[in-house]
Amino acid sequence: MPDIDRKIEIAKWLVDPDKRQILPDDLILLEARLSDLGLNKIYKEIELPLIEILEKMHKIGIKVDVTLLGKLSKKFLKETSSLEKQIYKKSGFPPAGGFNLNSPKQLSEILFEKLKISKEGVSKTKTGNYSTDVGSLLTIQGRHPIINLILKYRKIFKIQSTYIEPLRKLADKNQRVHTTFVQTGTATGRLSSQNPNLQNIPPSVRPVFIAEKGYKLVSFDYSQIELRVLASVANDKKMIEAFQKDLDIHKLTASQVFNTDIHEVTKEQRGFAKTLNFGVIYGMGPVAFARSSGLSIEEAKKFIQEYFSDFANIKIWQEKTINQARKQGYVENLNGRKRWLPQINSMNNWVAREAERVAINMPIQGLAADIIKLAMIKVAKNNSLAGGARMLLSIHDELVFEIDMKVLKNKVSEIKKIMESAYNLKVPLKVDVTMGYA
DNA sequence: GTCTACCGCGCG
DNA sequence: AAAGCGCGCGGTAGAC
Repeated sequence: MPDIDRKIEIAKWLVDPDKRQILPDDLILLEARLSDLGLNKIYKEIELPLIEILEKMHKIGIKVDVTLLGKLSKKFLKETSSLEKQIYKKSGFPPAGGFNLNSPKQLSEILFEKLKISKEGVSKTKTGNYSTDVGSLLTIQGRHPIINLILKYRKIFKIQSTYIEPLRKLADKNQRVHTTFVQTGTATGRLSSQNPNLQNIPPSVRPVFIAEKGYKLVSFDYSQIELRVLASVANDKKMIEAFQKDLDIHKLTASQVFNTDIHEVTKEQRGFAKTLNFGVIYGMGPVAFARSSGLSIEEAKKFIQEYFSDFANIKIWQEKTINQARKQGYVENLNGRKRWLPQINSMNNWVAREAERVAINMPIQGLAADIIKLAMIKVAKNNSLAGGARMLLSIHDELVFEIDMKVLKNKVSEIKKIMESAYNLKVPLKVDVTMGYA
């Protein structure tokens, strides 16, 4: 039986996932609120069953190759210290220690005051300093040889300090790390992962995750789950058809907005279309689209317009969703999962626009989250796990299992099938299987 | 010493 | 000023 405090925590979170309201610690009262808000089904059929599943995943953990971690640590340490030396030399501040390379504030001073690199095209931070983020460094890359070294240094230092060292530290005697999946940590219904966060492991670090002897790691990825949800929820004919035919959705989008045959779509066109597709889910405007695609704002505007005239129902759905949010003060996904948006009627235009973007994103992200949670519950229920398969990680659109090689084939097809039938949309759900944690 | 805000960046 | 959603975390800097 789940702990009562955990139930209270979940109930409060379902009532107000942004945790802005002060709610009673009384489960009876909270459960009444859940009923009033139509959240009973999610509470009983998704969140409560998930408690023990997440607990089990935490206990099992995932194995890391500690020897490999040690080797990588040594290698990266060498590389960062070499880069460090070169950077200090070029900065005119040798020896090391002249300034702190990991301080954006100090680095900015060195680059723009001491070395007098032109600030043209460099954005500013919240506190008014010149930014040293990747984007800014890339725009000034050709202006001084030190920039390339800094970019390299940043990359390696990040891997070392955020992934390699913490994984070494957190591995237990069986070389396994035990992340905590936080059930009430997001405003959309997703899970989060902490201590360590195993939902943001970059590809270069993934090889350190391994299976126990006689087992294999297997990843099951939902293909384009958010776009499938969008197509289905917005009831967009063209997009639904594309998924029913299992077309390359970004290519199809490109063929629509560029008015060309789907077979003639160039790589570049597909790239624009991909940005557009994801941008639509996030409520991206012309400015952001221009910035991330390199188009002018005018061109970006035209493409967005073209997109919405090709996929007309998406625009209609977005407007309907925003209007409902204005009237009701909240948005909800198909399962009734809710998010309150008190700011949506703000007199401050920027604040209201921000709430509008949240309004059109939550029903999509939140339904995708429900789908993978339902899949987890069904897999667990089906006793798939009993005979040599363990669910280890849940990474938004992906589940990672550790499976006994003796039963590998059967388990893989079984799990894939369960995931693909976890929820009925107007389009099929598709799962890609990869051996290892790719 | 502990805290918080900020910067920056990894992932879906 | 910002100008695309959702997270967690390591580092610095300043307050206490």
